[in-house]
Amino acid sequence: MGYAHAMRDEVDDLSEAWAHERPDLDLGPVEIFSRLSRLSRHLDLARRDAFSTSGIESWEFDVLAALRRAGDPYELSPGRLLRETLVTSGTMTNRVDRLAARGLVERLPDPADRRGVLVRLTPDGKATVDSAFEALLAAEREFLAGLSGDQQSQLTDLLRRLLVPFSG
Amino acid sequence: MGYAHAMRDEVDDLSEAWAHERPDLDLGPVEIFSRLSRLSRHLDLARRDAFSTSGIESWEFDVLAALRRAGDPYELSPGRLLRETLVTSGTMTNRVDRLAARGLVERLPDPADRRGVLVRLTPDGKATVDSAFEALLAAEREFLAGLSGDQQSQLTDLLRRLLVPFSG
DNA sequence: TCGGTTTCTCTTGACGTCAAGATATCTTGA
DNA sequence: TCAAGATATCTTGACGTCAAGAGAAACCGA
Repeated sequence: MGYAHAMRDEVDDLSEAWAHERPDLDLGPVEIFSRLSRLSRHLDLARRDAFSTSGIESWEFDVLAALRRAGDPYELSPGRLLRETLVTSGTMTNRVDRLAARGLVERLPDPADRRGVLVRLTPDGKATVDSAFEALLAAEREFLAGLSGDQQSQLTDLLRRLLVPFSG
Repeated sequence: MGYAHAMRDEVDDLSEAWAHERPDLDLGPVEIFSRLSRLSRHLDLARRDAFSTSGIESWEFDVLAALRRAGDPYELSPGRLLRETLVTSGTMTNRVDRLAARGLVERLPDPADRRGVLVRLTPDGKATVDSAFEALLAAEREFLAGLSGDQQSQLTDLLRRLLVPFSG
């Protein structure tokens, strides 16, 4: 356990370079947020990899997963979907078009609102997203190999503290 | 101190929904990586805000900061810049074009390699990136308001452990 | 010294996203 | 009942990125 003192990553180099150029600044935030950004990028690549085995792309998973989480009958409005996935309406129209063309979702008229549409997971879409989610979890578990169970809990707690102000 | 038990964020909802639909899966990784992704998105927005005060965009800062960190005379090759910022060569050509048009960098022939070019920060570019970096640090410090100094150190250490496998 | 390979930068074409706007429908209050 | 505003979805045009490849120059082993 430990060896923290011996570990060095790319951000240590970056931070050291900044410290040399701007010794007047406190670089504490950089140590955290540069790592967070870079991890997020690496994570995106790992996700892409994991999903390619299941034959889908990351954006497809984002939409399918939102529908899957909604539970039976696995349907949400485009508006709800774009709020869940943080994209604009034009993007969501395009995504649903392509997912429908692949047979992973279908568009239904909303019986309660004639302006509205419901996007529903097909059986094929459900099988696809379930298999992709399992592949994702496996890939993410590898990502976490360097952390003990305790450390994983600590990290979860610390990240939640940062995220809470944005939730609500 | 504490109150961790009382905190709840958007990922707790997401995770709960998954747990309801897939009680057979261990969702530990989701608790960490969904938060990491979302924090990264919020961070991007905060960066954009911070930079808009200095009159630049995030992608401009990324390039200018790499040059600034290089130290006097603040010049790097396009190839080095694209490796630092993780974009493709076509993208870097476009970025340097636009930064040069704004007078923040200039292109010089590389005296040591006639294929090559050096991108150098202008005095204007240096002043711009310095002011933007200070604004960024201020914004990031606010982001960290919910964490004690000890917690910030813990988080830095845990993130470094995750990042080390990708460095080197 | 010469030929093949590597390295460096820029160009091109396709694609996904966004912002703004159009259209259709619903809701609300007078 | 009706008009005004809100809401839901789709359409359009512009833009930045990427992947692939072209062209020029450098490197290196024979």
